[in-house]
Amino acid sequence: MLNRVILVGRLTKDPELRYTPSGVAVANFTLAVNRTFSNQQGEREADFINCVVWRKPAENVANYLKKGSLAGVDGRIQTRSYDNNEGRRVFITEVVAESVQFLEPRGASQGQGNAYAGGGAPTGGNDYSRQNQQPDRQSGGFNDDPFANDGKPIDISDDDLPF
Amino acid sequence: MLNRVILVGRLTKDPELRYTPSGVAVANFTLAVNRTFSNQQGEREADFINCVVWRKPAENVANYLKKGSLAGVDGRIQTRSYDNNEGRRVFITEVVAESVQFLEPRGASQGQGNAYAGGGAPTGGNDYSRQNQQPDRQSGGFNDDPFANDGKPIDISDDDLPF
Amino acid sequence: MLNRVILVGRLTKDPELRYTPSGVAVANFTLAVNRTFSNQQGEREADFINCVVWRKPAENVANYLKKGSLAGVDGRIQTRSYDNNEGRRVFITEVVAESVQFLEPRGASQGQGNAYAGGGAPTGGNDYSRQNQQPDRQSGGFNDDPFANDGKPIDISDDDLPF
Amino acid sequence: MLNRVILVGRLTKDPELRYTPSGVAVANFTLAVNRTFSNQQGEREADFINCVVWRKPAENVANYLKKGSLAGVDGRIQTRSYDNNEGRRVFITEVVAESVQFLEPRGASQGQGNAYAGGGAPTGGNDYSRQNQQPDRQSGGFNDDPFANDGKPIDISDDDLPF
DNA sequence: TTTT
DNA sequence: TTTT
Repeated sequence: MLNRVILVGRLTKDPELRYTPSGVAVANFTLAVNRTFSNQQGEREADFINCVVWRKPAENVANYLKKGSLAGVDGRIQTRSYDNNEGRRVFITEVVAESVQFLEPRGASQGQGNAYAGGGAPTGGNDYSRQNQQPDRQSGGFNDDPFANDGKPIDISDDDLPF
Repeated sequence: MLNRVILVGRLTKDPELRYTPSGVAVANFTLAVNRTFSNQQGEREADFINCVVWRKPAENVANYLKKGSLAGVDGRIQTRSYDNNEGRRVFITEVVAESVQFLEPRGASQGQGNAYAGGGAPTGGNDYSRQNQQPDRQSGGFNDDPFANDGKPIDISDDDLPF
Repeated sequence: MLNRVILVGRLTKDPELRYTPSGVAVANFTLAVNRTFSNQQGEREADFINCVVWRKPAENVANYLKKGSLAGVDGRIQTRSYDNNEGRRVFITEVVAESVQFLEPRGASQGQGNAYAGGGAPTGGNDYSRQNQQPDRQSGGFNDDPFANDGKPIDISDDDLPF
Repeated sequence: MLNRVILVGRLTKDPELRYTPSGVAVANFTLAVNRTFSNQQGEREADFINCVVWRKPAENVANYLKKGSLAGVDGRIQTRSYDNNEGRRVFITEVVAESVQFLEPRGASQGQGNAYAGGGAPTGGNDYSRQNQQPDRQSGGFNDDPFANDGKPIDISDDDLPF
């Protein structure tokens, strides 16, 4: 059973980094991928694709990507469901990134490299001087959004980990 | 901006074939793609991925695939939203299949071939004797499901067509 | 830097399984992937794509696939070069399979499952009764072919291993 | 039969643009795709992958990409063979790009956009002011290389066109 | 024959 | 050197 997704697009917002109760890092972000064709009004639309990444690359994503960053994702489609606070079953389709590539060019602030789901920080002698950290990322407030983050460890059991 | 998805899995149900008011064929189906790893309970889960295919290959899909068929999809992820009957905005993430490959083996009932979004029936001398048509496919009844089909032409304007 | 290949096709011959001097399994096979379009003579041609797979999945490939088997490959393109016995530099472009999927259907002899480059035998309760082993696979004789196998451990240093 | 390749890498040289006798544009280029893992010497190697693109996107590639440009390719693997001038059969494995994406960032000289094999120039209001044309690209001289270009229309029959 |  |  093959399940492979490759995306190149731009982050719609800063990534959200959270930790499971047992301390595993998870980052969520959305990629805007411009379509290569125009609709009947002659406009180029975009797809907004939710992505998740786990562990070390989650932290790299949080450190090196921000709103507007160009990034590549190699991963797979995951579907899951949960019951929302109205007792309604919500179905989610998202991309689990196995690796994330930083495509901001040489001159840009981000540096360039790879976040690999297999673990380990980006290699290759790049100087990731962490100038892009977003220290303050809680979204706060009441929220129906399954991607929302209230600053506390999220209620994801390690059973949800895909490995 | 790259956006590419490749899937191999099995149809969870017979595909649903419909036509836009202007006569363009659309088929919807869901692929169950078994994961290649086990969860913490040692079970192999699956992802259930909604797919859409347009025009001639939609008709091929309806004719040659059915519940349980093994199929390959080459396409892209599409996101869209609509307001449901409670006035709530619903976000959809699905795969638009550009080509669908029929992977049922030689001995199986389906035949084997390719449905290409570019148009044209499967080629290659296969004898598609259409023994697998599902003539009666309306799901009927009240339904919140955006993929549901009441037998009438669906309310998709040609503006929704991605070409 | 993204590098991803997905193929579904049929083995042109039985796979060749060999071992490095330090005992790491490697299998080579060629996939015939029929094109989905016809040439100007109206014929459907095929691409013949050389694939390599390492370690446990190499052994799975050798055990469960044979000439004509339908298989899926998820991997990456690798290029390398070597000097042949005439002192000429030869450039090779091949696919390193990270996972190989066995697509022979339920009724077929092979069973069905996944060979994962990450290691581990196919899971999922399939009964791989190994009726398809090819115990005797040496190709023998003088040979210019880098994929040839004379039955002895091949002269691949572990330095060639991509991990 | 699935055959899909996605690459992101840098051009090793300026692309070579040629025309078939009947006037169809073809561009050849090589992408250096850095590997995401290190070898046993701790070095990051690269794969050098030959790509071909036809018609209008071939001209876009020639106009907007040059040595060092970051580009994405979505295409398929093609194998072919020809007899070289020593009467020896040479086998080629290369990537036929169906679309090429220009990933040089906003600030860079290239502009950004998409070259689509389906035809048509990059859309989206980008100002491609063509400041990057390479007017003088013949490689000249005697050459065994099937990618070489002597400035004359190349001897590719339209029969080689994959459509 | 290789790119940053 | 090619598979169904």
